[in-house]
Amino acid sequence: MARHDEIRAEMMRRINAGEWPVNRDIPSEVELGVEFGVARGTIQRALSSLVAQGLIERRRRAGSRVVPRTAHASRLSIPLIREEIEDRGFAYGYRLLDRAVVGGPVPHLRLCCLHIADGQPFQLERRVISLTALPQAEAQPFDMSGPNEWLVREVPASRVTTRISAEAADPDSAAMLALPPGAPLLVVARQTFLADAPLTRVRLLHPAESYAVTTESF
Amino acid sequence: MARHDEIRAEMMRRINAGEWPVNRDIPSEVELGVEFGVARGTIQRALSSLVAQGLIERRRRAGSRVVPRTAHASRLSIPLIREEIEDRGFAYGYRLLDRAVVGGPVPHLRLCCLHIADGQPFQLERRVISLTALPQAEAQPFDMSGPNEWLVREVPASRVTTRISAEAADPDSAAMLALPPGAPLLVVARQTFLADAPLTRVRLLHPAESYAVTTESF
DNA sequence: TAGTGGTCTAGACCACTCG
DNA sequence: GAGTGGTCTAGACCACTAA
Repeated sequence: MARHDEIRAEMMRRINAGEWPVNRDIPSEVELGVEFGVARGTIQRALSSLVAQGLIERRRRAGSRVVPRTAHASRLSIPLIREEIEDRGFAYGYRLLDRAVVGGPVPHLRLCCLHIADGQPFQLERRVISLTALPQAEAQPFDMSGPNEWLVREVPASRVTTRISAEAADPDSAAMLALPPGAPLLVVARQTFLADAPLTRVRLLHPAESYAVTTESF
Repeated sequence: MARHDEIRAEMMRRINAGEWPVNRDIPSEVELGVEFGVARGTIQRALSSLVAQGLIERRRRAGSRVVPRTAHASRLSIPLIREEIEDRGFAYGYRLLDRAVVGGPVPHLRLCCLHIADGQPFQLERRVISLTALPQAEAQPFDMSGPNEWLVREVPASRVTTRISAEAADPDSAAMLALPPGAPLLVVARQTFLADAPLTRVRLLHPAESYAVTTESF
């Protein structure tokens, strides 16, 4: 364990124990350096990671303060569906249900795919790929494997937005997922951009009982 | 903009543009330091933040590699419900529906609260608070404001796990949320620990159409 | 204006692991 | 054994802002 990690741990202990109360100034970098017997850079590193965790705020000249614990931020990771299924020990299956090129002013490729775990529908993927940004997508059949794997391999992305919500299954989607209409779905909607140009937009629909997004902090 | 930020931006550009292909070694810190005309520490700092973003992996002696874009990690933040509602321009309301102390080997406080936006049920909060870890919770009525605000003010946490899922509303919850039974709900389940001791566990139930969790990366 | 944090440097030592 | 990343230091300069 690095020294700055030990120092950060001790700082977190002080915050949690109330020795560094909320909204009160904590000692300056120089003072902390003397106390812990390390260079200022090491203190800076420990404090920076506390800032990244959202535990403290720092302003030049004004000093550092413990932030009230309003929101809590944590890391969210959504893996590839094939790995997700195989990690659970299920056999992965894939079917392309629909593929259409839509012309007009903003031509795009519309796909509807089903990802299957041990024969059970696991995820319905409704995707739109911009043919302006990714004309090479039109040449891909996507009949044997999902567009996600191709996109990951082929296309870099600079920005991704994700929205997680619940919905009642519309009759169409319900049929594809072998669920009764109105069944609850967990929906992950994602948009991907490269330098502000939209690349692809996808809605991933999961039967409620089979999927959840988890995250852990600190 | 700091030099290490510029360098990190340039590195991200190279990764996205494919100039640093996936699974190939990228130049060493020393080489990059020469190229960018900065000290090794500055390169180290830029590369470290790429590691934190999950874009590259580094191993001593083995060098640094661009990680295949399988999963994508981003920051998830779940705000306080009162702010969530007021940010949308709604009037916030609160009602305590149930409060019970449960004895036994692991005594705890069980709460059921309703958070209201403009008169409409917005979130049903089902919470359990450990009276072993937080005996002072028993003295709190929680009749005027939710336990979340008290916990945030009073109690530090060291670890938080979150699980987001969809569910069909059970008859009990449906009634409290003024929904038909079986209606789709977005459920955020959170557990909070202090040094591995469980503090509180909560299930936040939202009508599907009124709530979603969003996140943005990079 | 003085004190604080933000950054960068040049150098050093260590831990790891590949050949 | 040698080359890589991980860490720490002592010092420096700058940007910001409260007094």
